[in-house]
Amino acid sequence: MEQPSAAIGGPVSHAIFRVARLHRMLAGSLLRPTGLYPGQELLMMHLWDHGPQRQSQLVSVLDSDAPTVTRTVQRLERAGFVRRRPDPTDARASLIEPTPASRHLREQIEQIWQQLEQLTVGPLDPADHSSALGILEQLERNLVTATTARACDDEGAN
Amino acid sequence: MEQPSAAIGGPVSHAIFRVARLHRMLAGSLLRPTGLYPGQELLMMHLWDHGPQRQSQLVSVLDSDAPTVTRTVQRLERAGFVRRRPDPTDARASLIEPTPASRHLREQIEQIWQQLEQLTVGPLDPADHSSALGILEQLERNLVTATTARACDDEGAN
DNA sequence: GATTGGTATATGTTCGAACAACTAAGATCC
DNA sequence: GGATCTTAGTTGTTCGAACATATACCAATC
Repeated sequence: MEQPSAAIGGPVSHAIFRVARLHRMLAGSLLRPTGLYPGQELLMMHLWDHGPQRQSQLVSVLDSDAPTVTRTVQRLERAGFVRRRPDPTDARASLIEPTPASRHLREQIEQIWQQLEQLTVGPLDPADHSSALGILEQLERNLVTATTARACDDEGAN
Repeated sequence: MEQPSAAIGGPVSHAIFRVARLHRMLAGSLLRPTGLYPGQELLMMHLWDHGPQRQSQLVSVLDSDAPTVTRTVQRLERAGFVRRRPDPTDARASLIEPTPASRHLREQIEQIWQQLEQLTVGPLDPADHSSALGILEQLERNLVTATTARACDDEGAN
């Protein structure tokens, strides 16, 4: 495959794109036997760690948006991994909790995360490993800055 | 936001996930004024660079899959950026070409890519910049290795 | 020259992600 | 106590991505 011009215009952007795609594919493929789709495991893990949650809490913790969480919860509910209970203190809200049946999943998920991490990091020596993490965190900070800057611009424009 | 246990189980994986999400969001937000959605610009850019293409060629170049390209082309066609012409040498295939009207997009896209790259890389000095690229390429190699290894496993299992 | 295999593209489905619009329930203030 | 604002969730839509199938068409073999 020849060098696409995307790589010329933005080598880092293009690399992020490809790494993310491969990583998501690999995660999906590792997760497949459990019946979960990528993204659902984050929600489950948070429920296991922190107990019953409101959807709004899940939205802020997962840094997702309300419609996505609504449907993810619906799918997990249909799959039997999650259950809803009315919030006694607020009739608008419901509490999402993992079902007893889902306990079995937890160790699978943890093992998959370990495996995914190891496959991703591969044969990197510890120095490269920590510099990889540092670079990614720097990129994240840059992107957060850029995103919030754009959000403010938009506000000003409106 | 407290540290989610995803970060404990797989810090690099989790960082990739977040960086990719922010990057995709930023790309989408930059692309919005043009009417394109993230992904479509890669296809257009390839058409501009290499002229009329079969979908199958686009599939291999973009490293995507056939159904995705089919629908992306359909949407770009509906939006008026792309046009199909029967391949004179093979009645099964059609050639996808950018419309004259789309020429106007090209410089916008190139500018957006530059902007995206700059926002992503941010204030990194050249040394960090090239090490970032190196790290991402290493991660990509690891993921490709892991993915193809798993593909072979699956074949063996079937 | 009809069957078989491979290629080109399309469709239907499932997901996650983002946006807009909506309902319902709480909270506040006059 | 009634109008208004906010918050919690839902639904509908559009998109990209991946998977399984289906429908053409070409090509080579028997």
